[in-house]
Amino acid sequence: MAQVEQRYTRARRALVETLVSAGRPLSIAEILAATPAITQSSTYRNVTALIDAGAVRRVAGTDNHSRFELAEDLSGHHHHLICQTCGHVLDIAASPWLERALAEAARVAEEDTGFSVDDHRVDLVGTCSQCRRDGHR
Amino acid sequence: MAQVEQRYTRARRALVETLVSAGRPLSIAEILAATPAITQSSTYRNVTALIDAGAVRRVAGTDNHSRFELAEDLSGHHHHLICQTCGHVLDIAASPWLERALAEAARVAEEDTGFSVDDHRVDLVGTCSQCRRDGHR
DNA sequence: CTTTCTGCAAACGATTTGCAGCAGC
DNA sequence: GCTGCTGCAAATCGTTTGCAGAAAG
Repeated sequence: MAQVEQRYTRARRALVETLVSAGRPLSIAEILAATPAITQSSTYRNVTALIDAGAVRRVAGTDNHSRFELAEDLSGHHHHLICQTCGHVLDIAASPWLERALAEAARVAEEDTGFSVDDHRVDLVGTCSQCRRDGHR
Repeated sequence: MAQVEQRYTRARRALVETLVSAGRPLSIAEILAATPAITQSSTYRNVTALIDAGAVRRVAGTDNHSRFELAEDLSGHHHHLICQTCGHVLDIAASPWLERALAEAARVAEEDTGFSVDDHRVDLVGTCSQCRRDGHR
């Protein structure tokens, strides 16, 4: 959390538009490929700035690269489907049934542990059709 | 996946015992603190060896440090409760109700995307009582 | 004995940061 | 014009690896 003293520059506009049109979490490499005019260090600084501003969220995958997506305020609540071979991440819709089960699990966890739970992440992990076709690895 | 040509040395025994007695995912720093006689590089090599052997699993948290826990073959299926302030991770039990909702979500995702789903991760994210007491950050 | 581990220090790769000039407001 | 952003290159930090000696079987 930090300053609201932020400027909505060309680079940041481009970053947000890239995330919007992707509709799935992108790695820094993917963002750079989509915005060739912006350098890597600025991209890192901009995701940080936009995370502080509440517009972007960092998501953890199975590989060592961070990925970034629009905050749920902007994109709506959803879960992820992750390929454990290539690391690609897709958004998937959350069913009300699943959400209810998660809310109940959160209630139980708060009661048992003293945590206050205010979010959840659900990742389905598997292999995308592409990687399955290429033979595992 | 790799060799079974592995020796069950003092260091590996200590690593497994540390994970067993913790009952929750530990970072490399935490493992090192619990096994002062083993160096950092050996610990990294040993978690890798034990992951290859199927005894240990790497888990992604909210911070940049990897954490490690016993494979579910040994510890049973469970989910995680993560403190977004200090990064600590606790194990929590999965309810049958939640598991059923997840299985259904996986079925739908496979149908929609062509992925084959073979695992899932559920993380409840919040703030532990300790961090709440200390005032956020 | 042979093969796999271990410790140490150097190497890596992703991410961060200091600095000087440019751009938003 | 003042303040925040950008590019560049150097620094940082978690993690990996090469090598020579120690330990497992």
